[in-house]
Amino acid sequence: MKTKKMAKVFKALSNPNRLELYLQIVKKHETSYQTNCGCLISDITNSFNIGAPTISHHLKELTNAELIFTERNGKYLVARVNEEIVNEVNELLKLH
Amino acid sequence: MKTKKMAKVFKALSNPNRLELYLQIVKKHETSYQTNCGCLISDITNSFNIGAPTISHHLKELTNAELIFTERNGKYLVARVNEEIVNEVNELLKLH
DNA sequence: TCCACAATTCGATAAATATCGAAGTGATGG
DNA sequence: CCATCACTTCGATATTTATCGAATTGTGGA
Repeated sequence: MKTKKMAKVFKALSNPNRLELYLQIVKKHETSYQTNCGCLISDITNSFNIGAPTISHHLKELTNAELIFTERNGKYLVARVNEEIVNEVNELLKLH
Repeated sequence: MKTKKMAKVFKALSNPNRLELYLQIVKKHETSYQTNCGCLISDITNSFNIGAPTISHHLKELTNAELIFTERNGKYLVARVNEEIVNEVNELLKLH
């Protein structure tokens, strides 16, 4: 049961562009920790050389794997990391 | 550069059967830590309801992602976890 | 009200992948 | 040697997926 969910998380991170996207979201998430303002997707989109539809698709995959939450803020989209599931992944991969 | 390598690792873990296979190898790896005897694949194969060719394919993927090493021991195949790369993955996913 | 911008949806396509059965390889034990 | 066992290779297939361009939706500003 859990394995399937975790496999989905790994699949979400298995595409280089999507992984990079996720890492950017984490980075912004961390730098904006104080303000809790999350991460503007449009900022990120411009730094990737893939089209907006593809970004949108990748975000949906990350959301679907519950790695991130997204929220609309007027014109913009804001992404936040789901820390809980990331911790679960770390737990699964930890070697004892 | 590194992102690509890590994406490959995640891809290796993105299939439920393959993830389960990896986790079994880790488990055996840990229980046999003292003897350093690694993990016999044939033991695992029997507990999966997928064919041997598929197992073989999955092992190649795990090896290709450098998550495991395999080694022939006479008739049998032995698998070991590559702790180094697993630690790298954990480092990448760690939230600060 | 209309325009520009952010993002999504849609439809298409080329590439990758999981899985299978059949056949092949290579070691072990009789 | 020969049969068996563990595993691999091959060829095929159905499914998934990354990506694109075009069209669409929705928001805020002029």
